[in-house]
Parts: sequence; C-alpha cells; structure tokens
Amino acid sequence: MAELHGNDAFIDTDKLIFGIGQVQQITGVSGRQLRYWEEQGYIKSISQKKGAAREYSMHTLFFIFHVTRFLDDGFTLQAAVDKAKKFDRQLPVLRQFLRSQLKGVDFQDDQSVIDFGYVDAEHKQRIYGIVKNGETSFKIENVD
DNA sequence: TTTCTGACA
DNA sequence: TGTCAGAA
Repeated sequence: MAELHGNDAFIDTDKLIFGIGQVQQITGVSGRQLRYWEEQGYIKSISQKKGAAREYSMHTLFFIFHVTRFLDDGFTLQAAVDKAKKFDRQLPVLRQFLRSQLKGVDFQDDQSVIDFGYVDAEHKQRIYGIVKNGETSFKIENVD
C-alpha cells in the first residue's frame, strides 16, 4: 500500500532540471561564474561531458541561490559555499522535525497559531507557536 | 540562439 | 569576473 505522507508523496525535486541559462535568470549568477565555481569544485552539474550543455538539479539551484545570499552578506566564495553546505545539512533535519511535530495551523483574527502537539508524555500540556504582528513566540497551555 | 572552451586591453 | 572568439 502506498504511503501518503512520505517523501515519495511529493515531487522528486531532483528530477527538475535547469539549463545554465535558466540558472542565470533565476539566481543572477553569470554563466562564467557557474563554470568557474564548477571548475573549483564548489558546485556540480549533472554529468558534464565534453562540450555538452550543463544541466543543474533543483537541489543545486537552491544551493547556488544560497551561495549568492552569503556572498551578498560579504562572505568569500569559499566561506559562502561552506555556509551553504551547512545549511543544506540542516534542511532535512528541520523538515523531519516539522513533519513529525506539526499538528496544524489555526488562522485567527489577529494571529496564527501553530500546534506542535503535546509537550509531555502524559498529555497534560500542549505547545503552540504564535505568529503575531510579524513576530513569533511560544505558548504552552494546560490541557483540560 | 544558446552554450562550450580558452584566453586576456 | 567580464567579455570576445570560434565551434558545436
């Protein structure tokens, strides 16, 4: 039987392929830079053979995007790549945690309430994430 | 037309 | 890194 909520239930983002021209348009990184970064081993394109046009997976596209953000923050290319890699490692952990802990989101008049479920095994307290006026906070409530 | 590699006022 | 050339 098929699992409805596994990773498989979503689009395999690595099957979304982008040409170097598209990557340039989306990330603003020049083709010259992309080839140089690849030459330096910072990024990789899908099976780059001889003079064939480069293709990038969506994962790589995201990676490139993150590198540019760190470059904009003033980091060197090497440092930006390192930070992007670190960020890359955090994503699956964050996704797993959120996927298992997120119970639902309630949209109220002045705020949004994220239900993270019970805090304790006894189910005496429930924790919520509050998003209000552009700010976030936690709230723990006792369960009746 | 787009991309590739190599080179450099 | 940009840019130009010559080829695919």
